[in-house]
Amino acid sequence: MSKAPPPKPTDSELEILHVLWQHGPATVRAINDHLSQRRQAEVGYTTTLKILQLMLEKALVRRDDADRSHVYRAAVREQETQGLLLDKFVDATFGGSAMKLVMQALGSRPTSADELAQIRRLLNDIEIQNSTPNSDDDDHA
Amino acid sequence: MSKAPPPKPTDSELEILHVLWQHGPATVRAINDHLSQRRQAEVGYTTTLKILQLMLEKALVRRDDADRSHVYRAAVREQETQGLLLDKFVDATFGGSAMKLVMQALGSRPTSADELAQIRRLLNDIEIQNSTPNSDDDDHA
DNA sequence: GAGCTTATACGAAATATTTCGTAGCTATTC
DNA sequence: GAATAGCTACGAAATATTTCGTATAAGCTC
Repeated sequence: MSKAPPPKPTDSELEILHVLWQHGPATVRAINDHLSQRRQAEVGYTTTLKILQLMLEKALVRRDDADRSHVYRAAVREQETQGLLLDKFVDATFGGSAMKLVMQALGSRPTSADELAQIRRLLNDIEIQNSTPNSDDDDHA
Repeated sequence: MSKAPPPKPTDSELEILHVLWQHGPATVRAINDHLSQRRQAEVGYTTTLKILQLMLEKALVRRDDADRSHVYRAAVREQETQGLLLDKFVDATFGGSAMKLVMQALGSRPTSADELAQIRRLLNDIEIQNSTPNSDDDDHA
């Protein structure tokens, strides 16, 4: 066990991660431009820089400082991070019941037939996996 | 048009709301006891009191101060509050896609056959509602 | 009614997060 | 090589949240 899991990103950090996940490695300048677009207002350049520096300490990003303009890239995977945040959120908001959350998410918002079908497929997959005793499956979570 | 929606509760506030939703109206003392149990550590009495006072200002709770020990009760509904928080969370974490969230919630955690069945029932209900033009439905949110 | 217990109110310290100003370095341009 | 433009580092103000200490009042017991 050599890896300490990176901590839960804050809201701002998450926003930056979204940019990195979506567009790949980028300079502070580029990231800052994206952020300024996402929000309606201009974001201070040094603000973005500072957050990236903090994220570097937390090991949420890595950077290549070979060139004068450092290039940052996400050091955590999108799915894993979302899963981590989801866990916390389910605990805090739905008392740990992921079911409740799913019901709420599906029940209280419009969901297209297409999306419903997609979920059905997922349910089928899960049930198949559940019923299969477990062959030597190579694709661990 | 007369009601300004109560603001998003903070984590601590949400924890208190859970207690109130679960146990109904209660005194500060009782709420504090529940909180101390939920967490592993003792929570300062005045800490709980203070948060409740702030929640009162935000209209997240109401209180009956007829007796010396004031009795607090939730002023926001569990489902509505969870829905509100869910919206914010979906935006921040899944870029607004509730589908992604559901897939993640179902895909990356063990889900029992029973729960899966429950979701299927929900899907059926939703599809029926989608196809039904819309009768006079009496159960408004 | 003095003393103890239990309340509430309130200010403010402690902590976490976000934001930005300023200093200083490096490359480029003339 | 001086001026300029763009970059990083860093301290610290601004904001939000959590926590608690202290003052003070109300009720209870003897």
